[in-house]
Amino acid sequence: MKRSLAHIDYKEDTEALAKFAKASGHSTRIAILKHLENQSCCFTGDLVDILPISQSTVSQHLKELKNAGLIQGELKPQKIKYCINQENWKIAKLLFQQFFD
Amino acid sequence: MKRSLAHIDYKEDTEALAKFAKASGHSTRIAILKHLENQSCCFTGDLVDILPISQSTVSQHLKELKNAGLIQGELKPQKIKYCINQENWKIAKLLFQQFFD
DNA sequence: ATTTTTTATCGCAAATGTACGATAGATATT
DNA sequence: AATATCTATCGTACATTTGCGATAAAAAAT
Repeated sequence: MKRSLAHIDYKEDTEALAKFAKASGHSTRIAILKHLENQSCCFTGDLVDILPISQSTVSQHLKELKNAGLIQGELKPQKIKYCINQENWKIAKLLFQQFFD
Repeated sequence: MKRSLAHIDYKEDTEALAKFAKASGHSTRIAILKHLENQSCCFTGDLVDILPISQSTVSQHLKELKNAGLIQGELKPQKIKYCINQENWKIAKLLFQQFFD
C-alpha cells in the first residue's frame, strides 16, 4: 500500500504547514535554505561568512530550521554539516504544492 | 515576451518569500486561507463562527494576511468581504513552487 | 599537550506576536 | 430615529523572536 500525505488529517496538515511556513518566515532562513538547496551541505561558518549577522544569530536560525525539521545536522565522524532534511523537505514541498494547488 | 518571476532579483525574491511564509506561519491563518480557497469569499463573522478564538483576534489575523497581500477586503457597496488576493496569491504560489522546485 | 578554530549556548535587551475584553464606528433592521 | 449587528481598533498582558557579545565545549591544527 502506497503511503501518501492524504493520511494526514486536516488539522495535522494545517499545523504542519504552519510550522514549515513559520520556520521559512524570515529572510535569513530563506537565504539559508536557498543556499543549502544549491550547495547540498555546508558548515555553520560558511553561512556566517555569507550572511550579514553574527555567528550566534546564524546558529540560532539553524537551530530553528532544525527544530522545524527542514534541515538536519549531519553527524559525520567528527564534523557536523547542515543539509536539507530530505524527508521533511519532501513533506513540506508536498504540503505547499498541495496548498497552493 | 513572456513575463516571469525570473525578473525578481534574489534579494526581493527572498524577502517576498519570507513575507508570504511568515504570514502563513500560524495555524489560524492557514485555516483562514484554506477556508477562503474553498469558499471563495466570506465575512469576518463567518470565520469567527468557525474558529475557536475571539472576534478581535480573528480580525487581527485577517489584518496580517491583508498586510502581507495574501488576501484582500473587497469593498462591496456596504459590506466587506475577504477574498484571496488573486494577484499576490499567484505570486506566492509561483515563489513557493519555484522554491520547492 | 597547547593553541586555534568552530559551533552551541547563556544572559540580556529590544522588538514583535498573540490573545482578550472593551469600545468605537459604521451598516442594517425595526 | 433607535436599536441591533458587525467589524476594526485600543489598551493590556504575556509569550516568543531576534539579535548581540561573552562564554563554554568540542574538534582540529600545531
